[in-house]
Amino acid sequence: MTNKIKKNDQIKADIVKKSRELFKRFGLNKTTMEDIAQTISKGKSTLYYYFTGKEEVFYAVAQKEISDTFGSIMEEVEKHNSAQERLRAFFLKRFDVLEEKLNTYPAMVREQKKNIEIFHKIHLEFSLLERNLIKEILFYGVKSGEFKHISKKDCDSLAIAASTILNGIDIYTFVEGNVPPIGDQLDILFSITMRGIK
Amino acid sequence: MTNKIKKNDQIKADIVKKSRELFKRFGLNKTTMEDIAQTISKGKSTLYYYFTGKEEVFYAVAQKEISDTFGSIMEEVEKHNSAQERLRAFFLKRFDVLEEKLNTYPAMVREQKKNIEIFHKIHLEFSLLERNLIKEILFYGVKSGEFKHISKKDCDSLAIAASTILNGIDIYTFVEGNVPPIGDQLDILFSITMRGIK
DNA sequence: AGTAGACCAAATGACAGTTTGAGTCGAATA
DNA sequence: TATTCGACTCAAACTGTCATTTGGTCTACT
Repeated sequence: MTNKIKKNDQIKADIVKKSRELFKRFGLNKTTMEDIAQTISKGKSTLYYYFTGKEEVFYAVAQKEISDTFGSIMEEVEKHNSAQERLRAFFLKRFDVLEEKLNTYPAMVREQKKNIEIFHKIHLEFSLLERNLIKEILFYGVKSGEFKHISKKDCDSLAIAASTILNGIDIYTFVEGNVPPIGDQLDILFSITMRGIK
Repeated sequence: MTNKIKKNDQIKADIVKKSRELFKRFGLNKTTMEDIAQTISKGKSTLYYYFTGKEEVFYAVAQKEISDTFGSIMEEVEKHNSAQERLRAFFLKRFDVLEEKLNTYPAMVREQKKNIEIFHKIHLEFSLLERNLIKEILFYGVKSGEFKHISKKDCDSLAIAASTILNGIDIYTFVEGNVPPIGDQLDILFSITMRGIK
């Protein structure tokens, strides 16, 4: 039983892994189910045994991408103890990751106009995770007495504001094809915000 | 002499005015030079006596739109005396205006993907004006001693950061077709920033 | 349970013919 | 000389058609 489930999951994971490579290289539209089937050395219809369709394969890949990415951000955040340093680490890593994704999926960026809805849905998922993380960090800072000038209630609003701004920056990045030149200003912006909430 | 120049300018202004109406209704692509010519009751080729082409007509319209819009923002800003209140007025008005434009030019929003380059160029012009205004307000606050925690040098970086963020929000707005739900958070965000720089 | 090959409908791409619309030019007007 | 216009050009956009591709289904084999 568990063996079979494991094998099933393994094949699924393999499909996801191989698909991810294809998506990186050729983007969503130009990667066909046939292509995917070939790289896993199976028939095309086999794919439909494991996934309901191309979109589900893509979602699976995206899910993995989201959890990997979010994981790497979390990892970076958890290296630090104070809320301030956590927040700082978050923003720095966040911008790094954005640039990295831009370079990893050039084909996707090019066709982003074609599949806006899908990208949206994916992005929204990430956005919610992120918003929650920001809220948690702020909350942690309030509880520990580190952030004296904001209340627990504010954390929510602030997290929404921050994630919305990041959202805008993400869209900017994918439309323009490059990360906005805000990196240099990040430090001063951050120190001002810190003085505002500490 | 002056008479002729005046008449010339008057006709140009008329073309711009009528074109603006057409652009509002039908967008850039679906408004033809023939359409414009008809509304000013002249032949199509007459338009080419006053403008080098459709794009120049559009730029003229956009210029007027920029100066009107920026003017209305300035007007709002100058109602207040302190740098803090000016900055606040700027952001509030800025979001108002964004939503207003979104509703005034629905056809443009729909075709925005088709003419990204042009919209870009226009937006960039506005962006520079805006960035300068922000810088001026900050500068004014530093000089008057109102903003104690930032230096003159910082004003530039901060203005860049702010206008980049607004930029992201603009693109978000036009891609999504609605102003991001950040309005409610604007107050708290603003008060934090204020505490950070005052 | 897992795989494959034949099959279908819908999307995609290529192509030819047609229309539209931006921009030019020389002549007419005043 | 300053404006205006009708007639023209030509490239891009649109239309309709046909062949190909491709996502997805079905049946049967092991």
